[in-house]
Amino acid sequence: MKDPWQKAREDVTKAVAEVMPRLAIPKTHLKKLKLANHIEEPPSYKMGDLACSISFPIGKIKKVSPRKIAEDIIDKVRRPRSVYLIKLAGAYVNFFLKFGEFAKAVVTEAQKDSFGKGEKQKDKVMIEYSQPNPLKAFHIGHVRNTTLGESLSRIMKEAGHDVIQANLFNDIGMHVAKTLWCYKNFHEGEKAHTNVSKWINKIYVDACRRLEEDPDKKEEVSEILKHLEAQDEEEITKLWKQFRTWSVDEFKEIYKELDAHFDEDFYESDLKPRGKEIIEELRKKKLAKRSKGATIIDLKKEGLPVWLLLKSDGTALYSTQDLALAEEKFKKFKIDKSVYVVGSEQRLHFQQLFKTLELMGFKKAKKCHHLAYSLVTLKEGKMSSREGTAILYADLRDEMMKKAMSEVHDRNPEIVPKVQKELAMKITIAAMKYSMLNVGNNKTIFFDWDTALEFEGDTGPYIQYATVRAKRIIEKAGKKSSANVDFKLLNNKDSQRLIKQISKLPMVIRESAETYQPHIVANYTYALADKFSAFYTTNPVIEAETPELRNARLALVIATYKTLQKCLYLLGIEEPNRM
RNA sequence: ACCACCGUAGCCUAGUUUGGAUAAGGCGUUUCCCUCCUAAGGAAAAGGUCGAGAGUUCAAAUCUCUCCGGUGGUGCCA
Repeated sequence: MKDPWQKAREDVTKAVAEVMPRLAIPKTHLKKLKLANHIEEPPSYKMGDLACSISFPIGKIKKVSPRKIAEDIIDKVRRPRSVYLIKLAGAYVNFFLKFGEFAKAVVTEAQKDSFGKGEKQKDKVMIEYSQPNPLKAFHIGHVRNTTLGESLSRIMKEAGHDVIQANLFNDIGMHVAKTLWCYKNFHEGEKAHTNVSKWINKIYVDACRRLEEDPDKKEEVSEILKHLEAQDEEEITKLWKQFRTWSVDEFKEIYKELDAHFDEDFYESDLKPRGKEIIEELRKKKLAKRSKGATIIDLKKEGLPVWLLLKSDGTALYSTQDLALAEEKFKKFKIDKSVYVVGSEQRLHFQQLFKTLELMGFKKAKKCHHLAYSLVTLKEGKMSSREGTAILYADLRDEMMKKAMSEVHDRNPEIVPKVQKELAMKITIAAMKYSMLNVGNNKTIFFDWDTALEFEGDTGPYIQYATVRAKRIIEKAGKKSSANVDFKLLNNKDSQRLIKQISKLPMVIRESAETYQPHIVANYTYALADKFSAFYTTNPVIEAETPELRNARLALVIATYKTLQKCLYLLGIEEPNRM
């Protein structure tokens, strides 16, 4: 009974399945008819709760009109106990659920904490996400990644998986060398005034500009990188550590604001030595080889282009660390599955990585999954941190906070500024995260300020608002227990649509986790908030016409509130006390 | 050149994995609704060659092929 919607589907499917043998369908065809796929939801609630379209293919096979088959099914079908009416509509067989019973099951289940929880899975999954570059700024692309990874982690846990949340700091590499080079030569002694990463980012942008103008200087940068990797120059190492600390500390502040949590932090600089060893082993096994001074692995036989493992000066690349990281993940943490939340521009990189792991004889290579998502781009085109055109998280947050603060101030002038600010922050983060979560992973998000500052309609604050309204109704109604609820009273359109929406949560969590698509939960949540908004405007709770009606509606509001709370949690969005 | 992803109302998006009934929302536009649990809300109207064409099918936004447009990637960036 944990999943009333699933149960209703199963009841109907079973009833139709029982009729099938009596329809004299040739056995060879019978197998091809996937009955479960023909049990669907009708386009309008007026047509029923579930529909069966199996008459079409059967009609085709038997060369009889589908209408005739549907009549036949209706004639022979045994009505499940959960259904009160079976109706013919064209060639469809439509089922109407006994709504009082369905409502009782849904509202009762939805009030439990276990509602939506999947069965405990045995597998251990590591989800790696965020992966910011210390010494570069945290921009809105990182926000999309972090939001996606955090939400996916929560959804997969809810679906029953054992999840380890992991982050990888790309704390070494060309971008770091460039920044340190530029600092040493042109900015020595300067300090950040307020925002450290913004200041560091400026130096990085300056470095890129200078190197563009004077490409000969790249030699100097390359030298710094070599020393960084070898850690053989105290002064450089010290400077690097200082910058890294500044940067990482600030990222951790951002994670607090974004409510993102990691069980494990990996650092590229720790992984590189082992990565180089692995590459050396690959060379000995003749899998990898030298080419034009660099070290490569030729994947042409596997249908993939050559993959570069080490640069000709011997310094490392992403590939170097990713080989070591895969080994570390599976061996040290004994995981069964590894999900990499990384931008879709790295699709080829991960194909090459997984294929190489396979060639190395790494048994769990097939258990690696690259969860690709598209970029956040500007109208003018791709953001570039090199050119300094990226929209930084801190700037976006500040701008949204201004708007949120003025709204909060207008609506809640009586509360103290400190609380106003906390509230505005919750709304800001909700709006930001939701806008990253309600679109499919493969969809490019075109960032524009007007949309970002929108708090109405299909947005995070709208969902928060509906949640707060539900909470307030419950508070004002007092803690009356809702025992002996007459669920048949919840018989109007808005109540029924709300109940049906609630009932789908377990299915939504399953699908979202299976396909790594948090936007399924996001869209579900919006629809839930939307149906609740319609419900509460037409169904007064506290001022209900009778105590029985009040009792029934209150139970539904409690169930809705619980469900909304759970959804907000799954999206990584906080619930405000008021709005 | 090759590979991948995207193309659904003026703008943005869901629906495509698993083909089914009148293509679903948001923003914007035009109307209404605050003596009644918070108007970040609700009700309604207008707005569509689902990029184009062909094919498969009883049935195509959904599957197949071709083409067009956009984005990203294709050995020393990350």
